[in-house]
Amino acid sequence: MAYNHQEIEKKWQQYWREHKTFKAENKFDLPKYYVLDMFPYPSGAGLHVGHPLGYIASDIYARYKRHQGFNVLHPMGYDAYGLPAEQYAIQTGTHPEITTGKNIKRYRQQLDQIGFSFDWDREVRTSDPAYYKWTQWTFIQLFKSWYNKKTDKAEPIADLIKQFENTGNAGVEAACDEVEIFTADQWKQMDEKQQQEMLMHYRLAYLSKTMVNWCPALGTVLANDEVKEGLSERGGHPVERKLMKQWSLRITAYAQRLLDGLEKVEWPDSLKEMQRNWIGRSEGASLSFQLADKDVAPEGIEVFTTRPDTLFGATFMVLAPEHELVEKITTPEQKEEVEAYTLWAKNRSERERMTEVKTVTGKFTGAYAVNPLTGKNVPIWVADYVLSGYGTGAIMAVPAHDSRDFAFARHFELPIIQVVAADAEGQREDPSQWDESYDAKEGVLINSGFLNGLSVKQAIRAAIDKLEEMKIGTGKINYRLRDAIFSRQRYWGEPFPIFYKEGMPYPLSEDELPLKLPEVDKYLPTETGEPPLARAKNWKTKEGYPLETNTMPGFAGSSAYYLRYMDPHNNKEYFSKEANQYWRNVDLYIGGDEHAAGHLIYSRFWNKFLFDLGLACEDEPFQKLINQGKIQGRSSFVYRVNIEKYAEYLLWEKMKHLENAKNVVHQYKDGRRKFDFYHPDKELIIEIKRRENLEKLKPYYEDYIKTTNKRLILIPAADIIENMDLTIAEITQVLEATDKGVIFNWGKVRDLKPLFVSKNIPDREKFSTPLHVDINMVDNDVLDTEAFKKWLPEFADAQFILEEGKYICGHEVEKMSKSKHNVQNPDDLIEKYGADTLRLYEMFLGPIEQDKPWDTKGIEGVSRFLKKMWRLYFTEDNVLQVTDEEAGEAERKVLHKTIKKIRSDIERFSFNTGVSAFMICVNELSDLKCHKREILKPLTILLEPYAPHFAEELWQKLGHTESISRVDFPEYNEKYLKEDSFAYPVSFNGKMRFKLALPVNMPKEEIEKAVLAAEEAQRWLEGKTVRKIIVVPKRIVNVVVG
RNA sequence: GCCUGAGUGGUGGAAUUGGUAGACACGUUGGACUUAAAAUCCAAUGAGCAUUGCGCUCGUGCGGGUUCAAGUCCCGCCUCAGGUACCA
Repeated sequence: MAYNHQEIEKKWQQYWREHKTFKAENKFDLPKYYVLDMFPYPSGAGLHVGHPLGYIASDIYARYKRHQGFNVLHPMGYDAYGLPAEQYAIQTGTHPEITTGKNIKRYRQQLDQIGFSFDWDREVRTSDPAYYKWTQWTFIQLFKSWYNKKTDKAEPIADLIKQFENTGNAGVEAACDEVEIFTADQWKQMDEKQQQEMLMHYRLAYLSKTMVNWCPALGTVLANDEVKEGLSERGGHPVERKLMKQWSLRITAYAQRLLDGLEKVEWPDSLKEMQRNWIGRSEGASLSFQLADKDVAPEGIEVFTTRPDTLFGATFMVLAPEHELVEKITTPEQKEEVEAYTLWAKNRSERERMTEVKTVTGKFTGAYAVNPLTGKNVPIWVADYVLSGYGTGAIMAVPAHDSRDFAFARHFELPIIQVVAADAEGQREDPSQWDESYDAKEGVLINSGFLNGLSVKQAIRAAIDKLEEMKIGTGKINYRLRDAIFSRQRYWGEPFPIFYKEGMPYPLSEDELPLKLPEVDKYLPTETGEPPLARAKNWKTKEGYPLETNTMPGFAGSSAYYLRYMDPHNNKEYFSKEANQYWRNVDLYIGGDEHAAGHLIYSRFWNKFLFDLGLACEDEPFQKLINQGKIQGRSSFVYRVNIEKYAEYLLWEKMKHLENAKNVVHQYKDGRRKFDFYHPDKELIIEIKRRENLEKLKPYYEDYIKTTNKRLILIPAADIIENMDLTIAEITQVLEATDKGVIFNWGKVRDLKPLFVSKNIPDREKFSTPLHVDINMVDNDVLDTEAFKKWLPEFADAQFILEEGKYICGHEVEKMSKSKHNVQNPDDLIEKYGADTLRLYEMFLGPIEQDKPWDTKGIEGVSRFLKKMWRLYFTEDNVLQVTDEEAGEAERKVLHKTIKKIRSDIERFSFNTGVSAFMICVNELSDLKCHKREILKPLTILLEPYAPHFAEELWQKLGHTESISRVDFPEYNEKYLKEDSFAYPVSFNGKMRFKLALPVNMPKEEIEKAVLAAEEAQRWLEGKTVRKIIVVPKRIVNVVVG
């Protein structure tokens, strides 16, 4: 009995708490380091082993940085608003705050058990009024700001108003909705409401009627990143498009800066790429097509294209079904068809549209536009492959060079003109023979008037120049990114600090914040379909103006929490300037990549806005980011025997064995009827059934037999399984006899207990189905059959077909989930092995950024390692045996090699190899029987980031009275690592044959000689010529012979 | 379809710049200690061949290539995972 983890861990957790060991002071003279985890949503299920993975990694890094003298900010908090608590409230009436509070308590308990070095004094909760006051405050700032493209930043709306008053909006370059030009006088003549409406088109937080993702099941609107494949991310409910008046954030104003910022952060490439795709920048031109009949729509049709070079090949146009011109331009003859089509298209759900990507639909409007370069009339179609939300909702179709346009043209027999050819010869092909479009981004223009002979790149430039000259178009950059829909028709979220006066929204004054979430009688929409907040009594301002009833979405509170941690108790401002100047931004951020298109974009946007306001001093919030991989579950399976199939299988095997099989048809079919066996000579059908089915099916068989001359014997499955020989005898008897009809002996029917077959029993898959079994009853794939019987009442009298006396389970790697019975919660493991072992093991599993399956069986290895390390310090009787004797060369080499390795592994976030290095070190020190302070003291510090309780205890036992947490990290000394000789692997023609120890500083020529002279070399040299010798010092010798 | 990333023993994984493939650990097998079990310790453990010893051959998803030397670099595929999807 040596290392008592339970006692030690409790002791040090208490010490840290009492001494506030990990409190990060705003001590501005020390170098800072900010390590952050993505804060969790506290769900009711608590933590499973996957959650702490990233926290352990960041904790190791944070502790390592403290050892290097950094003032480390390593906070934790809770993303406390969320749908599950609200859904629970709807079902049970329990206030979400109560549920959330309970869950947070459990999370805290679990987190504390693992020994994280969080500064809990800085905890934030997004649902805490003291916190969301600043979420609301930021919203007001967004509301009061507009984006000036000239200065490329957000500016106060008050300044914009001044400009309107002085010069109107003509000179304003803003990221805004489409607005008409007005003069200063016109502005002044507008009434208050008109002015407010105009300003709404400019605000960064604005109210507008837009197409939103409406999820009827959740009763709320969702942002684009909350919708996955047409279903809600939470719950997987269908989502439909709906026009609604909603708050949005003008994140599109920041699209370019969000893209550019990616260049200067150290994030995984895949994540940056995901954000780039999400932002979706494309360069091209916007131009307008005039209608052939100008009177119908004098403004023409504006389109965006990335390929203005192909304009000569634009043979038709397509409008989205929602496009406002559709109704206007459709000719009377086409009206009926087009109306029917647009109605149909608008009512299709997102999901339908997605699953039917390949089907081509559309209608001709009857109208024509004029191709501005060719002057030819091109027909205007309406089709749902053009999206109203992207570009202008209208396109010029170039079927020869765009696959979708091509498919459309083929389907509706529209003309296809090739305008780009592969080579300079301008090779012409006949597009009518093509199977697909030629989507080339390189090539030479043909059939294109003044563009002929130019490369694609040159032609794009030339075409834009021409359009600008003709004043019908201009070069333009378009983004896929949409403004973020910010309203939720939900209770459990931040209330908007907004009230309405004559239908127009106004912000509350800042001294009225926080606007607290009111009590409601039910967490459901009102009878008239208004959000739950409409149920609150007196939900209005002091003056009696009604307050906004929507609440903010989940990402509101998480968008700037990292800033609040810098100064979490400040009730005068978001955070103080000094605190922000000092902590600046997050140096290391660890979390899952599921937030790539959500939180990680929103918070970058939010931060950039605060940067523009002069509040945040860094314009990128997260300097380095690591995505920790997911820990997948390792499910175990038992194989439940299908009694009928099994009996049938046994009987067939027996028949084959008795060589009766050739007389019998297995799985006999007569029309649509199927039978287990048929003996054609004797016209006997053999059917095997379970007890329940015997009764049910007997009349059915009798019916069948009546119409044929066949006989049928019904055999209870249990008979075969329990007494095969008797059954065979019975069948043989019936075969020889001449009984007619259905032969069946009721007297013998018995019940069979549930039966399970071990994994490697031959043909198991033929007669059994896998069933998830709780992984806690399985050890090393062996099922604890007694525990299994107790698991569920229906298995109480289960029986097993074993192999070598054991029941072996199958396994599969899947998502960790309750329903798969493969959830591993950390509490049990901590109880059994301790937090330090759990920490080491989670790191030991594999690279931090990789997904990996959880399997408890390896945990013994790290547990043994800690025990083995303990024995370097203590005797069998737990007496300290550390000596002050001077360490030998070998011991020093082990230590310094380990210091070097551990340092470099932590710095490159390779925590799994770090754990291996500790194991190697302890194995080697054990072999050397090393108990020397000179070695063990630095080793203790080295281990502290990984196994802090263990290290603290050893540190104290070594005679120290202060915590180990801020002791200098050991440095390695090259001089102990120097080797006099190196064992050269000697290869012949690239194959390693033997090793030869040679002095490190031996010159190449001498190494060659020594190798050729070596005894082991002779058999490889025999009868061969040495053609070349490659010597890489301290690496390898390769002899080329031939 | 497009964009990322990954494929190495029975398992998790290591090999950092092209230089001894399989570190470390689990599991398995054998042994020691023990009345017994647990714990601990020792040995073996990629596959195949040969086992009288030396050993030999193959081997990092598949097929080619570059190189004295390829898990690592290049070309072409296959499979899996994640993201995204009429984005003009």
